Amino acid sequence: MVELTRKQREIQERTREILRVAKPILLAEGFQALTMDRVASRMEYAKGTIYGHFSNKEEIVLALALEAMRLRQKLFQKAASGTGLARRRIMAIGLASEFYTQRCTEEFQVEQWMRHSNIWDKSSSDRQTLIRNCESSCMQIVSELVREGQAMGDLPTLERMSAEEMVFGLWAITFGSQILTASSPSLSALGIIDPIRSTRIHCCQLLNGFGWQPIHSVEEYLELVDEISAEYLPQFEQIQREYR
Amino acid sequence: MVELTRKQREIQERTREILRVAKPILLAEGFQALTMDRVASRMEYAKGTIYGHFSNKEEIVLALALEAMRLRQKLFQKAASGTGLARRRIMAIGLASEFYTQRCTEEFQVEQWMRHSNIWDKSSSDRQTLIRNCESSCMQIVSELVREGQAMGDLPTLERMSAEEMVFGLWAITFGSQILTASSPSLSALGIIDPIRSTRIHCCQLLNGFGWQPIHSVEEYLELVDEISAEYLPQFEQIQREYR
DNA sequence: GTCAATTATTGACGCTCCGTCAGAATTTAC
DNA sequence: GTAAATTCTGACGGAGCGTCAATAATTGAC
Repeated sequence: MVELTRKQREIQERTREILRVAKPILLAEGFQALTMDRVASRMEYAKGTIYGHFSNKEEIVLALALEAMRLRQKLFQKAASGTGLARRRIMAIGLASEFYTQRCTEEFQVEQWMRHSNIWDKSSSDRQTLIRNCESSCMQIVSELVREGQAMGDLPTLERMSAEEMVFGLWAITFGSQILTASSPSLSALGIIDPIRSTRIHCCQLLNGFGWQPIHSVEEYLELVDEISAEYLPQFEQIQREYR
Repeated sequence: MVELTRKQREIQERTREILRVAKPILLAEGFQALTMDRVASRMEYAKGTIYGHFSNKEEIVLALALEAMRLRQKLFQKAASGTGLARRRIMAIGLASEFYTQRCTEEFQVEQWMRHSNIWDKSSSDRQTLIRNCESSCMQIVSELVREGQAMGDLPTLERMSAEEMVFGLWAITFGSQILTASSPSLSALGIIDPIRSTRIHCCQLLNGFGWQPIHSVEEYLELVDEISAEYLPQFEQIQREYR
């Protein structure tokens, strides 16, 4: 387990190399342009060799997606481990998510490919499980903060409303906004000039709605977000650099 | 334009027939199972004939999606044209959206396929435009209600927050929840027992957050939603029947 | 009713990509 | 040095796409 022969290390390195080659093809030309023949010829290996690493091209996408989600997870962890009350840190997670979508565009895009049922369904369940675990781990980071808020008495425990259900709301609104922003090119033509600002406001209203103290007016909230953003941005950028 | 020869009518009818044949394949076995050869042989026509109607299989999916979205649009229109204040009717639209996802499962699923960039990008821009128009028309229905609420004085006009941006929030949360519900099979394992109820609550909190009078407590809101649901359900079902 | 022009239909064909596997090449173990 | 084990190769069969020359059906003028 610990010790690997030179050959084994070479093979492991090649797995990474395949991903390095595949990623730009996927991002620049889409999934259908990502062919095994093409990857093989770019790597100067035969197709069969590539199949030794990934049993189909969908697996490559999921492998890329897992890498991407690990980055997301790290950003979330950093945000959750910051200073201040739980509500402040949950706002930081919102910013982490924003950062991921805005500044880790490629990783965000890879995640989108992963969600395509075509691709998802053709992958091995092992890889699917890895991704699910990573996703639920991201969610748990947020749920923990919600529970912390409840424990501290800042957030009233609503009856018939679990921590997870609150997270679901935040998750849905962030996720929904991001997908809509990414997939509707003419959002500004529809009257939505600054979707990021809108999303921030909507999250604020959700948190206020839960009764999470201290309640902020939208204006206060937006200012506070900017402040928190200034605090975390360098850290997020650091994580992004380490990842590359 | 108005008068069609018998032949032209036959051809038009065949277009519909192709969609009738393609739909169950797409829904039951996915996009990759939807092959032109298969459609052709099921219809007992040659492949070339099918290509006379749709220049690739992606176009078939978009045609199906347009039909689906027209149904959604009708549901929205029905909800918007109901009785009561704008806020009540906007809640009805939420229910229309819920109905669409829950009870028009097939149409909802077709819409999901349409969003796959693989499929979207290979379709003609004409068809893309038709769909975009339908989508923005759905959105405008909601924006109108928001503006009505503002005009009536029930909904304060927040500065730097347009009607469309509010709609964006509602849209994002509904859309996000629905996608998450549809794509995360183990939502209940994550602690989200009743995503529909959660989504309703989140919408309530968003509306309250905007300051839309009358403000409802979550409990009141949920009761009211049930009441509105009872009123609209038969009408929605009627529309669904007419569509089939 | 005939026949030429027009329009519609056909399915074989060329192409691309997938995933496999028998055999060649290389590495390892002794 | 060599035999066994491992790794690598690329030709191959199969599936599906989209085309287009050939064939069939329809139309309408006489």
